[in-house]
Amino acid sequence: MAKKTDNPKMGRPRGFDTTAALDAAMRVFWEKGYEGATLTDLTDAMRINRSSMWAAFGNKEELFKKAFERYLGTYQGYIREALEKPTIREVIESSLRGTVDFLATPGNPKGCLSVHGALAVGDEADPIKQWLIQLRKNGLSVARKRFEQAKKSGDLGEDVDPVALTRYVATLIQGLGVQHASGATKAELMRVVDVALQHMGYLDEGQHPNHKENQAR
Amino acid sequence: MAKKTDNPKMGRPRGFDTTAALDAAMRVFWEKGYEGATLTDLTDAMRINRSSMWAAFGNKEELFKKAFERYLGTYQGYIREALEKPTIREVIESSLRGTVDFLATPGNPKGCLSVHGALAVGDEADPIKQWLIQLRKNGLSVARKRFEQAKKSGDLGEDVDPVALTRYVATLIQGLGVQHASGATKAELMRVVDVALQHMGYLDEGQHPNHKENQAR
DNA sequence: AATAATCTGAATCGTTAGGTACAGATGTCG
DNA sequence: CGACATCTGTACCTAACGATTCAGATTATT
Repeated sequence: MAKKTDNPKMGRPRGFDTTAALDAAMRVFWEKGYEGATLTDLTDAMRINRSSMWAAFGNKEELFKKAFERYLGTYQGYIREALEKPTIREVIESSLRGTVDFLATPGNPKGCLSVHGALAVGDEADPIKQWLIQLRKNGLSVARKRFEQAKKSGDLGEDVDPVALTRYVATLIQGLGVQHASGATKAELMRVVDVALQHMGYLDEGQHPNHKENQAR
Repeated sequence: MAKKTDNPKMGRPRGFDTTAALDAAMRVFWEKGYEGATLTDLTDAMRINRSSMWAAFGNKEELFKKAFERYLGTYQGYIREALEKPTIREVIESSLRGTVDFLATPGNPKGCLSVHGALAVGDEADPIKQWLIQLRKNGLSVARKRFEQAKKSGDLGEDVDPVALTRYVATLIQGLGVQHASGATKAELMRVVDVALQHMGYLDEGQHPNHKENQAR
């Protein structure tokens, strides 16, 4: 039976801050991945009892999803901001440099939760892996719209494939996360971004590097 | 006591092919990652008994390391070959296209074992994670030597930073692995490589895109 | 103050993990 | 042939996993 009351104000109120607890869980998942993070790891970090976690968040899977949503809200705002920049050149530069700033923020775990959360996992964690894949696809889709709009508005040259360019930038961003997790410093990551941006100098001119008589700078 | 004999030919010979078993283990680790791969998963795939595995390979950690070495020998030859190409342009094109071919080979698990094996893991698998990080660093170091040599020989322009360029290519390669694991098709991956190579057209000219009067093609 | 609802902490569940022990099977070599 | 080293399969060990129960503490409403 265990029927729920209509009045949620009744009874003993929660003794901990749910968002603070979610933040703590998020960091553990970020460091150890979904299946590497033990319930004990999580509750220790959240400074919460096992059953309190259970009552507040459901189970490990639900906890991860909620922590991930908080991660998106807290840490991935720079991507949304980057996509709103007026020119595609600024969109790319802002998202790449933003990624490096984000990754190298002192105190942040290595890499990004979207990739590190569940890249290759056992059967039990497969639903979470699939869920993350879908979210990454959605993110790519949002970015692609911005690039396609730039193509229509003439911000991107005639011979530029906006879909491929979107995925190229996404590939770089995800690669930066792996590099970071492999021990690259902020300066080294930023040098990678410099190289990528130098290569894309043609965006400033609205011309393609393979065009004849393309003058850069 | 259990002293070992001097003659390894004595006693009952092994009833299975060790390299075939290693191949099977490699694939399981590749699909599920180090901590996602269960001993039962492994021995089932290897068609071997638990104690046979134990006797032949030591423990899970040793099995992974041996499987990974086999992986390097079997699947990462294209990187070595790419680094031997005469020009740096060919080195880059060959390693990027080789990566796509490798990733999209039918029957291969998603991504690459070096990254997918243990990116973010729990405490117990941390030694393997560190081991893989070190191997990735070593690989980067080998590639860097090739790029620095190209700089000295004049194959790379004066204003190109060979160290940064090396890491840029590595970032792309690892990003391609993540993209593949996120569901990108071979064609989509190859389009990303096309974009990257178009950006690097300056390599054919020995000039930098930010140079004045740089004429591409 | 009495009541009802909720939270908290410890104890416990069944399952599975990696790792072993041991008896019997199977082959090699003197 | 016969002794012996090594492999194979079953059964089992301990520890840790995620998940759950339940008595008691705590607090808002009545």
